[in-house]
Parts: sequence; C-alpha cells; structure tokens
Amino acid sequence: MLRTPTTDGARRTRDRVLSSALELFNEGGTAAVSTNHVAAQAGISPGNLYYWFGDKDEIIRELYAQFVAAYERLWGTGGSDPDKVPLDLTPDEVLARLAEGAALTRRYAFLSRDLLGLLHADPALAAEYRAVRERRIAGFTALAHAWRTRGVIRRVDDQTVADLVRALWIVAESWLAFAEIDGVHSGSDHGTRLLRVVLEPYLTPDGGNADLAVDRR
Amino acid sequence: MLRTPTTDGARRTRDRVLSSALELFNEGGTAAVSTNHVAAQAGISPGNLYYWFGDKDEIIRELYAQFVAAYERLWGTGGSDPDKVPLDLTPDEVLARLAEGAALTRRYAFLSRDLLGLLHADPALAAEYRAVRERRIAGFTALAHAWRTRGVIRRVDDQTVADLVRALWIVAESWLAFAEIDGVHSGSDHGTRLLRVVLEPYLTPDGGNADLAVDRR
DNA sequence: GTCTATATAATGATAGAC
DNA sequence: GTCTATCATTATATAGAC
Repeated sequence: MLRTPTTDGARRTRDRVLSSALELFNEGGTAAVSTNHVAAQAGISPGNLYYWFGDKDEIIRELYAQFVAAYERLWGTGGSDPDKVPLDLTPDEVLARLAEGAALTRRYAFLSRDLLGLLHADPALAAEYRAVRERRIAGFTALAHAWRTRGVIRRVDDQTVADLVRALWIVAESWLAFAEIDGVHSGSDHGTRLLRVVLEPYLTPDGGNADLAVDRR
Repeated sequence: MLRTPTTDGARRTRDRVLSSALELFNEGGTAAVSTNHVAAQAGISPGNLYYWFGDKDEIIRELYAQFVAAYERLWGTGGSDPDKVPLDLTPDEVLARLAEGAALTRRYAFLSRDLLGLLHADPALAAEYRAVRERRIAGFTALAHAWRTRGVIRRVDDQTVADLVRALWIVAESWLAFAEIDGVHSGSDHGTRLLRVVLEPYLTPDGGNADLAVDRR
C-alpha cells in the first residue's frame, strides 16, 4: 500500500479482486461467496468490481486460467510449446513434479471442490476446461507411450494406457478435497502416494534397462 | 396419481419433494436450484415445502442418506450388519458390483459433481459423510487384507493397501462427473474400466491358487 | 477508475387462513 | 397438511456523480 507508482495503479485493483476472490472461495466455496463479499474483501465498492468483471463466473474463469497457466509452467518444456510434456521425463521426475503440483492444487483448493459443479453450470468454463484437458491428457498419453516403447512401463495395450492416464488425472484433481474432509492432514505427499499406488505397478522392475522382466517381490 | 388410499397421503408429499429435488439437482446442480424451484416442480407451495423440510441442506442430506442406503444395500451381506463387505467376494464379483454401483452413481449424479463442495459448506453433512466413509473404507480394507492373506492380491504392505483403497474410492466417487464433461458417453462400464486399471495390477496371476507367482505378459 | 445510490429480482423463511 | 400472503435479506447489475 506504499507503492503504486506505475501508470496503471489501475490494474492492481483487478488483481486484488482476483486474490480476494481466491481467498474467499478457498474458505467458503464459490456458492457461498458473492461479488459483494469479494468487493468488500478487496476493499472496493461493489460497483467498482463490475467495472473490472462482468460477473462472478468471469472471476472464476480468470482464476481457473491462472491455475492452468501455473500448471502448464510446471509441466511444460519451458520452450515454445507449453502444452507438450517433455517425453524424456522419468517416472521419478514425474512424481516429483506431481508433488510440486500439489502445492498448486492447494493454492487453488476451491477448484478441487467446486470445479465439477461449476463446469456443469458454466458452459464457457466447461469449454475452456475441455480444451485444456484434451491437450494435457494428450501430453501425458504421449509420455506414457514413450515410456512403453522404452520399456519403462509394461507393454499394456493402448486402451489400458488411456484408462491409466485418466485414472491418474482423476486422482490428481480430486485427492486434496477428499483429504480435506478427513480433517487434519499429511503433507502434499499424501497425493503423491495415491498417484504412486496407481502408477507404480505399471512400471517395469528395471525401468527399461533390461530385456527380461522378472516379477518383483 | 390414482392411488393414495393409505392413512398418510401425507408422506407422499415429502417423497415428491425429494424426487423433484433429485431431478432438478441432477439437471442444474444444487447451487442453481432453490427451494422455490423444488416446490414448483413438486407441484406444491413454497410454504408447504418448509412444513416438510427445515431448509435446502436438509433435503440434500436426505437425498444423500437415500444414496447411502441404496449403496449399502448393494454391498452389504444382506444380513444383520449392513456395513460389512462380505470377505469372500472375488475381484470379479467386486467389479460386477461396482458396475451396478455405477447405475446408482448416475441416479444421484449431482453428488458426483457437488458433494465435495457441499461437504465443505455443511458440517452436518460432512459428519454424516465421514461416518459413512469410515465404515466403508474399513470394510473394503478388510476385504483387501483378506485377499492379501489368500494370495488374491500381491503381498504389498499395509500402507499400500490403504492407499490403494483410497485411490479406488476417489475414482469410484468421481469418474462419472469427469465423464460427463466429455459429453457423449460410453455406458457405465467406463467407470468399471477405470477402477479395473487401478486394481488389476495388484491381483496375482493365479488368483491365489498357486504358491509361485510368475510375471504375466 | 472509483464511489454512492439505486433498481430489480430472487432467496430463504414465517404467519395465519383454510 | 396445504395454501396464500408476505417479509426481511441478499444478490446481481446499472446509472451517474466525482
């Protein structure tokens, strides 16, 4: 509150609305939080909020876009195409990134709880979600296929790969909300454990470094 | 509408409120549906609805209770204790029941989308959910341990069993809402496939009928 | 850009007649 | 039990002054 020198002391209001909304949504859920609440939290008038956003759904969409951007920054090659998952990632590296992703999931916790309902109610958000999901599922599927070729995972058929990726996706998007219900909780490694229990049995014992796989344990 | 001979033409109104609410919730989500909408759909006055239910949350809780009752009917022994999962079930039988459960999940589709958010907003519902979940997780965990003892599943440690059961739980509760987002859809076997891809690799090749396990494929 | 003031509508909920 | 009537409250959204 001491600094606002830039030409656009402007846009800072918009950002404050977003961060206020995020905070309130995480606490009370999107259904219980009104634009008035958000404006109050941001320290502006309700009218001002409507100068920056058309309605509540637009705020939600923007927060979702922030989440997606952060997530793709986490997974992307860092290069030109932000949608491509690097095909040279090892399972351990993937699990490490998933652990980092847990922090993001926590930061946008309301999405874990409310997103499915919001998608059902807001076609615009649903369209955005579908587009993102399609790209990312494709990226992970490509990685899984690369792993299969290199013998990192077992030689399961394409349908199994597709199902596996989807199961992992569901767990990755939902584990936090389920964990919250239990009250007190383990660190972000709880999510990682759940993902690992799904992925791990598909990994070959040797990680693709030998031709003969023998049953482990 | 031709028959209402019983002394309580009474209670039928309550049931109509519940079925109307279920229908509207499944269509539009709990957030978008008000008690007024439900009353209109049920063909009664808003005031009358409040004769039968204290508020909207009470209707939701009742619908959740219906869902739970139906689910426990599906999984119970049929005997005295409805909470116990029969320990002699085979994996195939479990998957078969899961397929049946998919129909239930579809019937109460709004729960797949809204439940996590509702739990966060309604402590009473959350308490009920936790109690139910604890019993059922315990039941499935007991079954998994029985399987492990009989060699139906591999000899993984307790933590892995716990994580596996939780991962399956998450997928079972969420797959439908995720599938809905994609638009058109496969039958209820899509959910079964996702559950199978998680469970299947933990099964032993011989289902516990031999002492030596050899790697399959 | 931001505020104040306000319009409009919907919501949850109650009181009392039938 | 059920309805009609009604209320206080809240929400979204806009208009216009500053």
